[in-house]
Amino acid sequence: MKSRINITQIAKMAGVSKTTVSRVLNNKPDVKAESREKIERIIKKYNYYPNAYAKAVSNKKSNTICAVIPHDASYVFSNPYYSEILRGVSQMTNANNYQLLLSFSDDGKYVDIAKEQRADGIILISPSCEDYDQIDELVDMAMPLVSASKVLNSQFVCHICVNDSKGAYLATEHLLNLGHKKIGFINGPYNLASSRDRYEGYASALKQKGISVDETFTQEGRNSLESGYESMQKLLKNVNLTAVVVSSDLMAIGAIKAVNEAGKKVPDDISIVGFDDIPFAPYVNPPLTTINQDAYFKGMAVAEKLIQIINNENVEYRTTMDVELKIRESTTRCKA
Amino acid sequence: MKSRINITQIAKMAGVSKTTVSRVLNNKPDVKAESREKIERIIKKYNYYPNAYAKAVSNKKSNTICAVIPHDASYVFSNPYYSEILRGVSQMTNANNYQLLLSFSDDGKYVDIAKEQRADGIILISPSCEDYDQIDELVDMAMPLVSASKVLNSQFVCHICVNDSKGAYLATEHLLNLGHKKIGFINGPYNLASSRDRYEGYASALKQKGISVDETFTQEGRNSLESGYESMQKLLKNVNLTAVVVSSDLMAIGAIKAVNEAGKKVPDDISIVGFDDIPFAPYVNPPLTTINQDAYFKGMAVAEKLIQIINNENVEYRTTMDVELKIRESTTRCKA
DNA sequence: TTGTACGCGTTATCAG
DNA sequence: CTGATAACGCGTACAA
Repeated sequence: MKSRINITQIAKMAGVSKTTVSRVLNNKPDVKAESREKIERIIKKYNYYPNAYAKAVSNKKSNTICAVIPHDASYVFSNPYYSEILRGVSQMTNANNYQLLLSFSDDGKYVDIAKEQRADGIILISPSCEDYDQIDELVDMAMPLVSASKVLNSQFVCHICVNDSKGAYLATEHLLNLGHKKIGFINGPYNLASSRDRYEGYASALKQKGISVDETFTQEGRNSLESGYESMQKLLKNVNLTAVVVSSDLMAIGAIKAVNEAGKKVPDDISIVGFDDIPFAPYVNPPLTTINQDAYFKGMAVAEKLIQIINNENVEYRTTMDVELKIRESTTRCKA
Repeated sequence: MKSRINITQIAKMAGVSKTTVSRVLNNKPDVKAESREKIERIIKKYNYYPNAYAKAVSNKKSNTICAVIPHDASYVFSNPYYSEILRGVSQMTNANNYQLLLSFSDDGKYVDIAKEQRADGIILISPSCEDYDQIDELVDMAMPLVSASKVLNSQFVCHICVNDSKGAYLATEHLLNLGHKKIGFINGPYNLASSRDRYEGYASALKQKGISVDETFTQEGRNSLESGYESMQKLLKNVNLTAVVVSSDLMAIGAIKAVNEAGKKVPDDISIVGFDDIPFAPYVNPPLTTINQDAYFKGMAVAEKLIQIINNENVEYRTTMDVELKIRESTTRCKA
C-alpha cells in the first residue's frame, strides 16, 4: 500500500510540533484556536488519519474485540444461531467504536490473539470442555473474557447463558402433554455444558411423569444438519418412538429429512421439537416447533458486558436468559 | 489487561541484545546454536509472544485482512449467502495466517479502516453504487481491493462475480419451458450491478420467446425475507401471474409465504424460482428450485486473490463464475 | 556471531 | 499555550 502521511509531516506543514497536532487529534485543550484551525485544515487537505496500530502500541489499547468461535468455520457459518449472535455482537461493537476481529479455530490457536495482544477483550462463543485449558491460559493473562454459554472451569469468566435445562424440559413436557410416551432425544456434543443441561431437562421432565429414561432413546450429535440426519436414522432403526426432542434446529431439520426418507411423516408419525428458533424455523417443512432463545440479544449483551469489563465497570458475572416454547406444526397429539 | 513481557526483558534475561532475540523469533540465521536454545527456553518459560501491533508498525504490514459488508449487520447475517462467503473467506485467511477483521456499515465508515491502516487489504462483499465514492477513495490510497461482485466504476478493483444474467436467463427459460407465459420478476435493489444483470437475463429470455416485457410484472425488493413477502403481495394484488423469478432465495422464501397467505399454492398456482441456492433451499416448503452459485468457493477465491495482490503477484482482474439451475419442487408445468 | 543505534507512528511528561 | 524528549514494542542497517 502507498505509504501514507503521518503526524510528523502534518506538524511540519503546520509549522508546529507533533505534540500540538496530537492535541487537536484527540480533542484536547490548550491549543490556540488559530493553531487548531490551521492544523485541522491541513489534516483535511491531506486526508490524514492516525495509524491505529501505532496508537495501540502507545496507548496499550487496541479498540479491538475478538469474537472467538472455537469450531471450524463450516460448523459456525452453517448455523444461523451463530449468525444471530454475531449480528448482535457486531451491532454492539460498532456502536461503541470497537473493531471486530473474528477467529475460528478448533485447535485453540485463538489464544495467540491474546498473546499477540491483538484485542482488548475476547468473546467466547460456545466453547466446549476441550477449550478449558486455553480458557485458563486467557484467565492467567488477565484477558477480559465473556462467554456466550456456560463455562464451568473458572469463576473468572463472565458468562451469559440461556436456561438450557428449562428449555429441554419445556420441549419434553409439551410432547408429554400431547400424549407421547416414547420420546427420543438427539443431543448436541456432550463436551458442551449446554448439552448436559438439556439432557438433564429432558430426563427430569420424563421422571416427573413417572417415565423411566431409556438410554437407547438418546443419540449424541454434532449439531450439524447431517448429524441430525444420521442420529435420527439410528433412532429409527433401533427403537420405536413417536416423538423426538432435538437439541438444535439445524439437527432437527436433518432429522425431519431422515423421517421423510424412512417413509414416515412429521408430525403424524413422529413429532419433533427443535431448539434455538433460528430465523428459518417457521419456513421449513413442517414449520418447526422449537425452543426460542434470543441469540441476537445474547450477542449484544455479551459484547456489552465485555466492554464494561474492559472499562473496569462492575458487572454481574452470571446471567441466565429465559427461553420459551414456540409451538408450530412439527408436533401433534400422539396417535399410537 | 496485565502488562505482558516484551522483547527487551527477554533479551535481558538471556543476557543478549534484542537484536539476537529478534533473530530467533523470526527464524533468521547468524545465531549460535547455544544462544538460540537459551533464548528459546526463556521464551517458552515466560510464554512470550511478540506484540502484533508493534510488529505491524515496524513492518508496515499488519497481516490483517478486512472483509467489508457495506450494509447493516441484520441484512448480512440474516442471509446465508453472506455466511457462505464469509466461511470461504475465513477458511482462506486462516490458511494463510491472516487475521480477519469484519466491518459492517451502511454509512461508508469502512474507509476508516484503510485510513487507519488496520488492514493490508480489503474484501468488498456486495458493494452497491452508493459505495463508489468510497471505493474511489480506497483506490486512491492504493489499498489492495477485491470485490465479490461486479464493480463498475473502476478497473483497478479486482472482482469475482457470477454470471448473473445467465442465471436469471436460465431461471426464466426453465419457467418458459414449463409453459408459463406470465412470468413476474422480484429483483434485488437496482443499485446492485447484479440486480441489473439479472433483470437483463430475465428480459432477454422473454424476448427470445417473443414475449414482451411488462414493467408491471417487476418489483424491486431489498433482498430480505420480508421484502420478498411484500413484493409478492403487490404482484398478487395487481397482476395475474403463474410464475415468478425471484432474485434471491431469501426473498423467495418470503414470496412463498405471501402466496400461501393469499390462499394459493406453490407450485400448483404459482411457480417460483429463487437465486443463490442457500443451504436451506432444499429444506423449505416446497424445496426451492433455484440458481446455484458457489458462494463458499467465491469467498475462498476472493480471499486468495487479495492475498496474491498483497504479495504483488499478477492476477486476473475479471473472473466470472458459472451458475447452474437446480430444479426442485417449487416449479411445475403451467396449468392456466 | 553479536550489539549499537535508529526508525516505525503514536502519546505522555514536563519544563518553558 | 507550546515543544523537546522519552516511551510504547518491535525490526534492521551497519559496525564490530
